[in-house]
Amino acid sequence: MHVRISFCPDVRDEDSNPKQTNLFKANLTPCSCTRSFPYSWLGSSETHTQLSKCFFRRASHATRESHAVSRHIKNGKPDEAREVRDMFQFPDVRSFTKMIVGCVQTGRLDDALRLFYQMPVRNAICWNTVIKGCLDCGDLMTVEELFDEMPKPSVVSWTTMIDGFFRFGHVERAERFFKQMPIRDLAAWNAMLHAYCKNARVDDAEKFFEQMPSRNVISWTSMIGGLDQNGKSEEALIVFERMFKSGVLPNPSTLTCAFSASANALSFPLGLQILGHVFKSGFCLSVFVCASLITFYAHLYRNVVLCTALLTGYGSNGRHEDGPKVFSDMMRTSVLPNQSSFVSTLNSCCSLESLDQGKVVHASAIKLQLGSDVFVGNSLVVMYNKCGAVDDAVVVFKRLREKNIITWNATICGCAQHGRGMWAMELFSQMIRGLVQPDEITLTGLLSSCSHSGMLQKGRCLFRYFSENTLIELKQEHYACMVDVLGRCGKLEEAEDFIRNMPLKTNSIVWLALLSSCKTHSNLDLAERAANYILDLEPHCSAAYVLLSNLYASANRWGDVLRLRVTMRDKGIMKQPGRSWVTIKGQKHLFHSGDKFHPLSENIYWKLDWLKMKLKELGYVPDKRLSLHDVEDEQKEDSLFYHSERLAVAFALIATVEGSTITVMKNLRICGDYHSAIKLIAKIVDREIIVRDSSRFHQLRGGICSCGDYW
DNA sequence: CTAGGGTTAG
Repeated sequence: MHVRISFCPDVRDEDSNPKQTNLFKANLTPCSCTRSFPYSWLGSSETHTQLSKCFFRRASHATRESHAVSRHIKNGKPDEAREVRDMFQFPDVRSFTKMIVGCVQTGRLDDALRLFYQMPVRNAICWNTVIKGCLDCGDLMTVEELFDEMPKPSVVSWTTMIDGFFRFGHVERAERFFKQMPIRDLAAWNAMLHAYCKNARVDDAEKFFEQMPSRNVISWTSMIGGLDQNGKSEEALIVFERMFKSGVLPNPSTLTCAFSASANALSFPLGLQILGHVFKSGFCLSVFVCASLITFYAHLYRNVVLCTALLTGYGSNGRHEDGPKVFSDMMRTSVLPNQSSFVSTLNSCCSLESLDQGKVVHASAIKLQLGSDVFVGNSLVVMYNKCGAVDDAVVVFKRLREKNIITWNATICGCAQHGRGMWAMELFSQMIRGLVQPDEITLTGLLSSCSHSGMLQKGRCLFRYFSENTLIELKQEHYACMVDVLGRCGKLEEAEDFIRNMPLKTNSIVWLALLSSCKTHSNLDLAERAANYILDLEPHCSAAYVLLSNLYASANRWGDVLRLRVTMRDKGIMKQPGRSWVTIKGQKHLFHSGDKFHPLSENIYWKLDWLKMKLKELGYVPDKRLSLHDVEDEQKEDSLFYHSERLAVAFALIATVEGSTITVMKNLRICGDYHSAIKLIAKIVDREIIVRDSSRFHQLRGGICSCGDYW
């Protein structure tokens, strides 16, 4: 199909740079494919769509129509290609040029060139665009051909060529081009100047700089940056001062270079002067300026405050792996960490779940006599708890002379997570004796201790005590914890009554606690009721679907399982895939069910087979009921056997010293069958295995688990 | 907002 192109060479808008108007007019060059050409100039419709996207990325503001089409593309409308094609029935030089830029920016030089050659008419701008494009894609050959073909290269074309030659290291050719240019504007001079600097020809750059007929802020910035980058930072600073005297004001780029130069020249006073300019000019928001300012301080003013700021900054930006690095750097260079540095570093270790690194930091704290500081101590307690070392957390707690409510809460919550219910109760009575006022977090920790340790009476007493005798306002979480206490002990009816009688408006957390207990005690009727409440309040609660579906599965009601799965799929609710991980020497090793991507995969599966054999010898029979998949028995057993946590345990066994404790983390709740298996595994390999699942820690040793099979 | 010249450190 052919369309008629109504082509109107639009030269009016090209007057923005009046100097060049004539050149543009002279360069309008009708080409052979003149006024009619097939749709195929854009290739397949797929290419077409991609091109259009490039186009709109650059020019979504071009017209009202383009906005509309752009919206359609964003919304993934199926007929986007057609609409865009309609848009382009009458493309002009600008549209073509924009599309060429789009192609080049996404690295598709072929498409860019095809568009260029299929243009009905070309002006200087599109010639220059395509030349620049070839350069950006590294095709110098084509660049030279294009330049020779171009009817009348503009000063921009010449400058682009010069920049290109320099990029390929052809300094002499660039110099020749510069001399041959019919007109040389300031940008051309600047291009040469910058290129000399980039090619380590800083002496030539300096000579060239002195010869320049005029200089603007770009010239000065190039010179300052060039000197600094070539090891002449002192000279750079002199040039910076000269720039001021000549009345040229710095902009963010200049300041960035100047900061860098002051840092490299170790010139503190000058850096501060520049800082003054930054504040005066309001450029402090530029990321480049900020980055170079940080470098400046880091070079000259390396102290504990700065390093701690860095530690905190890494932590709050999720770059936890950098925390311990900065910390050890500080220790090595005798920038002694203070209380805040320790808190930040330990928080990072905590997020990394890296017990090894946490212990190193703890040792440093003791060395610097900060081991009994209350803030450092709190961070240590939290870190040890999170990394699965509750005993160490308690040791730290005991050694702290000064304790605050956070210390108590962190320790109690740690005990809860590790199923040390009695310890939590002991801590609470110490608190009361010591006249420490418990808060709402304390109560959460205590109730959760009761539920994880099966302490029904204690839980009831605590709840009553707190609702009658304290000023703490009971919240949903507390009610949910109490439901958990009752539910886990099998008091499901009592739990339901408790929910119905609670004075607050019930939310889904409370019902979810009950539903979870229904799963433990296989009470399908109540589970369905609870699930209905949850899904009324929160129709997209994936936890409710998964729990209910697991309940149906263990009751062999596969029809209901399927029905739930279909509903989930229709509502777009995703079940979180199970994953487990092991952190060794700060390195996190992640496993998904049955995956074979780990470098040690072969050894891991070998170890699994070995474990399987040993388990059989001990008379272990996999509990198929607990598998969630509707598959044949043998397969069921297999998929159970390759659950992510098994891979993680097998890996940890291979990757650590024999006899040492291994710690495995999992995002979901541990499955019952795995739990029985791992108790035996701990016995077989004679090691302590700690598993953290989504609700608590399990400490497995010699065939038994700290949870007492109750979780 | 159709094209060329400058910007941290790693």
